[in-house]
Amino acid sequence: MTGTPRQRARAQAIEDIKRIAKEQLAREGSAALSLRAIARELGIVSSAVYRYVPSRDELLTMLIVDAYNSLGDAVETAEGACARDDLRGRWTALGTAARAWAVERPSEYALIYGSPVPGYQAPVEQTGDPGTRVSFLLLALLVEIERRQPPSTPLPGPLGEDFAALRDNLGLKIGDDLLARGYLAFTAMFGLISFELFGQYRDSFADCAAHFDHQLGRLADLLGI
Amino acid sequence: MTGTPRQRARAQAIEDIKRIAKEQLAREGSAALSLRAIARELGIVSSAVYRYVPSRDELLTMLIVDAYNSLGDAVETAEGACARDDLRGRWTALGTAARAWAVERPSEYALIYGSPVPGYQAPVEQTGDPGTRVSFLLLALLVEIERRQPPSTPLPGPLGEDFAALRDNLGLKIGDDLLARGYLAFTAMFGLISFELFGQYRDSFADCAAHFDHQLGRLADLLGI
DNA sequence: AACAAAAGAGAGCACCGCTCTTGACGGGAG
DNA sequence: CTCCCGTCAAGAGCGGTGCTCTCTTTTGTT
Repeated sequence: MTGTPRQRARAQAIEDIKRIAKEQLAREGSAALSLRAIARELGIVSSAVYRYVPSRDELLTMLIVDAYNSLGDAVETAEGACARDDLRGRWTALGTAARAWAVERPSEYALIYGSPVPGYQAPVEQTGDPGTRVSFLLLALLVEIERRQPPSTPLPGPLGEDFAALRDNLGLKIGDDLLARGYLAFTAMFGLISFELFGQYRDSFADCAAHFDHQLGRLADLLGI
Repeated sequence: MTGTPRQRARAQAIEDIKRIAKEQLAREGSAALSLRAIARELGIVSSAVYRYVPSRDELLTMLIVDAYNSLGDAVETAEGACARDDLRGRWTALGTAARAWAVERPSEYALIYGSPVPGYQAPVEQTGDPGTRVSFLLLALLVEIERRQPPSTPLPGPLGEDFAALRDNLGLKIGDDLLARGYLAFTAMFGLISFELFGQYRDSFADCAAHFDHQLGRLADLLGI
């Protein structure tokens, strides 16, 4: 579409590589991600792949950024479709969309919310922005909650200082207590998803979606919405 | 101590291999765990390691079982030191011990509560028993809570059936509502630990232990203790 | 002391990430 | 229209991996 034929071909090649990489990821897992295997499947010699991807780690970073953006898209779309004043609906939509996305692509979910790929930390300067989209959505929700709830009393001690620093860092008006509840709800939500996907209790529930929805309701209660 | 010298030497060799493997795990991560590197560090040729360890995957399974048992020991000890009727204290001790264990050995924690090591699922028949020690502790706690709280009303619909089946499976008298709250608390607890260790918000809190303790209190409230 | 089991050594296979050099191709400049 | 240079693919090769096989040495036991 855009750029010279050369640039388009190049972009297409990179897309192909990432597509095959994701298939391989889903089949074999992130440690088995192999540039040589990608090259084979692409009908190309392995060294040629390095024309498009600097290294295996860089490819993983690309996939992580893609995953963050894909999750961000899914969650933002679902949350954005809710009435702005339906706070509980927004929370539920956010969680349901995140779980649905994760269930659909467990390998990509593992890439971003599993334990880090060993020996490699995704550079923050690369993942930074896409990596915060979901949490920003929650923070916006918390701001709205704060406006409708009686102001919470600040927490005393070093924990209060931590929350104050966090609030300054974010530049958002969210009380200590609500911020703590939001963090817990957020963490619990991704904990629930991770346990469903990776935990030892995988087959405990016939209807995982219903269970997740149920727990999402409990967390909404915790948030007071 | 026990057995013939041969058996003792053999057990010692296996211990050495596992010790070095854990060090390597802590330094490089699970994907970089290399039998050849272990052999080098042990001053032994790589093929000799296979006298003691069937394969790299089997070694990983051993480490997973060890990690489960180590965590189980730590948590059982801490929880066992509490007065039996101090339910909140038992919950707090359980969580605090689990977090402390995880913070001390993040790589081993990642082994059991991170996303599964790619391309390999630890066989349940091996990990089965040690893998359930912490959850059994929580279940025992839930049974005690159930005895002191008014019986909870069963949940309707398919979710109720799931909980009923779960209750039958466990053979424990725990009401639907409490079981759901227990699952959420358990999941949230490990979610908190995972986020502290692997999450994007690693440096958000100066005093992570205080924050964790605070959230543990919220979860105790959720459990009604 | 003799023997057999256990342990170690070494070579080798197939795979991996990554680098370097060598040709082939093709679009833009003269 | 030709030539040139950037892009691409290919191939060889380095050091690493898990794992297997065979052969030799060690060592506990009888």
